[in-house]
Amino acid sequence: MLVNLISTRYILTVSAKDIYGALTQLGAVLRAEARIESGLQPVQVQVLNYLSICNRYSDTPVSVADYLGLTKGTVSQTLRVLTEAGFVDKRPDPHDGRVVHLRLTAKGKATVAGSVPPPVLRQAVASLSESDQSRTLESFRRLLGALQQANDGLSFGICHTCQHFLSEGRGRFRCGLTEEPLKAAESKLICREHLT
Amino acid sequence: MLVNLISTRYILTVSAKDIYGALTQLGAVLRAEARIESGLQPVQVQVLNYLSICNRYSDTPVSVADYLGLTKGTVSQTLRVLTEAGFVDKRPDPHDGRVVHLRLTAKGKATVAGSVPPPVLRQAVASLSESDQSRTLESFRRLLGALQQANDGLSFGICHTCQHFLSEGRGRFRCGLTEEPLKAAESKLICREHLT
DNA sequence: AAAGATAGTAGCGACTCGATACCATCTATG
DNA sequence: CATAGATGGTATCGAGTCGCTACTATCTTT
Repeated sequence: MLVNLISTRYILTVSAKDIYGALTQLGAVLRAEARIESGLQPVQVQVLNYLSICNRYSDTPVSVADYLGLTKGTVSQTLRVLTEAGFVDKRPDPHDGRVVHLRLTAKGKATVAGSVPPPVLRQAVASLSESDQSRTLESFRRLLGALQQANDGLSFGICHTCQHFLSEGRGRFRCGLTEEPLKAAESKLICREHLT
Repeated sequence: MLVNLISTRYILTVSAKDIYGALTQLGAVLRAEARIESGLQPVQVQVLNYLSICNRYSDTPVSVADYLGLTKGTVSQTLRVLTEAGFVDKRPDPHDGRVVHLRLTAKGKATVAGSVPPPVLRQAVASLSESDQSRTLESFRRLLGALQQANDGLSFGICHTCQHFLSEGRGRFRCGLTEEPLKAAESKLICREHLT
């Protein structure tokens, strides 16, 4: 492949720039695609996607802001638009008066199912070999992990890979942080409190 | 790692969505970082970065638009802002009256050198092992290639990996498409006419 | 009970972005 | 060699993003 044509020394010198370039292009294509596919703004699509993969501790405006690297003010506006357009609804937290929980409406769920990730990405991923697929995902996760560590951000990992995750046998799970029991389906979602 | 904890079947089912999520987060972190680092808009940084890695056949507004997946109208505005702020200047093409060539000013070059790719990415990349670095880059390129093919976009590959690239010995190179001679330094830049 | 942290919103200004419309120049086709 | 179409670029408009500052409400700590 391309990389083999260039000397190892050259690779080392430019790889951060190369990776940045590749990411820029990847992001650009996906952003444009998401917009066309759904008729929504890229950020709006990302918010809907996040709400489809986060657990009940992470379905709040601040979590969205942390996940997407935006300020809560910005996210608040985007959520207003999405709420008014009927993709999302809000309900107050019963235990904490400051907190609002976000939920996808039927319309929101349908949009996520139909256009996120953009079909062109599904197609591109499908065209890779099985081993390339998992290698790619692993590369992405590893880079993301390094980036989050350097940036001391939250990891938003999958619940059942968390330090707080407790398996109590017979298909019963519990979160050691909140002490609450967890359903099996919940344990596959991402959590803002995730501890690696 | 994470992927090994999950059954192969599960991976196959969700990988496109997982990859989309990872890309979303990666993009978000880098966008935010680029903004902070340079004081510019993320897109503006991407434009400056592109102009620092493209060859003389690709330093035009349409090329920028194609690379970033934006319309030429949008790019035209962004370029106006960057030009007024002194990061870029424009000069007409001597052979084609429609075409404008873009160049980074000294100020533009300094900005690119100082903040792109964002230091946090350089750091993250550096924290990976050598083999992880090239594996990551290869994964990105492969996915990008699949994406571009599915989207029939331009590849923007590196000049000396192009079908049109001709080596005439004694360090002399030529582009078979334009018939023009190429300097060694030029052959390391990306080109909008790149043919894989 | 007071001070501070946290969750969320409101308004402002700069900028992005696609869409449409438009002009200038180059290139094919007859 | 004229003219139709393709291509490169700009201008204008409206919806939306986005950080910023300022603000309220609620929870937590001390």
